[in-house]
Amino acid sequence: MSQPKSEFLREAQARGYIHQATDTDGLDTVLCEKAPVPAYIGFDCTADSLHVGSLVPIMLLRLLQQTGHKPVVLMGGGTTKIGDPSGKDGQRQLLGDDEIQANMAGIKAIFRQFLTFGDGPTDAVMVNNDDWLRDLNYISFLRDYGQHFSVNRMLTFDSVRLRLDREQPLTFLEFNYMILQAYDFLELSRRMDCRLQMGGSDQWGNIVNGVELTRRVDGRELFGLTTPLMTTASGQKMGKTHQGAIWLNEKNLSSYDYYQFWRNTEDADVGRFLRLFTGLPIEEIERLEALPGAEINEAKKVLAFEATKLCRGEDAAATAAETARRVFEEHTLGEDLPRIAVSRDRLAGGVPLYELLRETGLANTNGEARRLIKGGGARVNDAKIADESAQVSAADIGENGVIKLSAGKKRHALVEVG
RNA sequence: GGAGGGGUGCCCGAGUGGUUAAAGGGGGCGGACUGUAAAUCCGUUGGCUUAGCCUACGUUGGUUCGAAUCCAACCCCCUCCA
Repeated sequence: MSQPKSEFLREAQARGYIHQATDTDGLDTVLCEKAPVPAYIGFDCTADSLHVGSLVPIMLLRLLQQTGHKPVVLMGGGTTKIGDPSGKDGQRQLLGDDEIQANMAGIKAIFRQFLTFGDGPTDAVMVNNDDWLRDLNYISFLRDYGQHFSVNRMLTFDSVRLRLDREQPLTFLEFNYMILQAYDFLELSRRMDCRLQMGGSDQWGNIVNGVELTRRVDGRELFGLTTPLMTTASGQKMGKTHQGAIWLNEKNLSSYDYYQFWRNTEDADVGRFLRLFTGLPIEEIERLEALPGAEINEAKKVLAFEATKLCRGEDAAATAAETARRVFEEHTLGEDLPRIAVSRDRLAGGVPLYELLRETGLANTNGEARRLIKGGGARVNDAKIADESAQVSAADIGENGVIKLSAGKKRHALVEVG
């Protein structure tokens, strides 16, 4: 692709957001000619939050808005009732309306951090495909659109082919998913002149279907663009860690943990992540990623701060950064550490360490806590405890009024009397 | 409807009457080494009131001193035939 003229494509390309696109030159022309071009990305409502796996598309919508276009967030309220077969071996559990509704509310809160919503020309809007899918009439839908889908062709798409190749079941219900997603694109093109659909690389087939359907039905040229699959430099899928997924919302993952996730980025990923997950200028990123040896840690701090700022706000990012600094550089306490309260009475009688480890979330079960102690990873006020049945009592309260518990070198929690 | 194959711990996958809470790998957690990195090495990885007890190999019953392993019925999945 030659150097794009539109700011959006130029930045997206420079920052590594683009994996594939249908007609880059055509899209470039459209983006230059018409001021705000509406573009959308669809999101499932299968959980009440999104995790970092969805962050690349979200950042792409953000970039779209910053370069003068209009982001459309499509909530898959309707398609979630069916389940996208892409990248899955088995049929998904189907969700009910109430659950989908609740999940949608949680996801909306996340988008408000990254995008500016409103009624202005470049303000983001959120739509729900249940609004137009719910009342579709089966016969008329088949007659109007079914003729444009070739089953022969559908069978060649990865989402379907992989299932069939692996001899995994694929129901007719799921097989219809791509038709409905294609129809979404047509619908958004008609409703709000949406010209571009973006998504993860696994959405390529679904996106292309929408482009083709609209060309056949309305004779209108639409565009598709996918983002690369995110893995770490060492080949791991991004976003999984000890406590599970890296959630974007505060309720599922504290800002401190979110900050730490980015702080612990592999060396080889720092530059790539700075481009994708922060809004810093490219020149600044080039300087940071070139830092030699251990100095790369400075770049990781910038990455962690900026990424946390975008997702959780500047205050949360500053607090998380300060907590991390105190914990790791001064070996003291930070206010962002998870904490629990234990009554003075209970503490007076002595409480088994393993119970406290579990209650603070440093271990999931008492057994796991015991193993942690046995394995030499548990500490009370920075002193290693090797006795599995050790008790913690009021005598362990430090001068700052709390007891510091640690699981390994990186995970800490505070117990306070209350 | 008929014939065959299969359902094992977070995932993959061994195991076909006893020392099997179940090989091996992945993933997770902890330790060593480091730079809060990667790679590597070591340990650990069902639960609990942890020298003991409880729950577990699709479900329910049965045989047996003893079953993930044998039998029966049922549920679900895959392949081929109709």
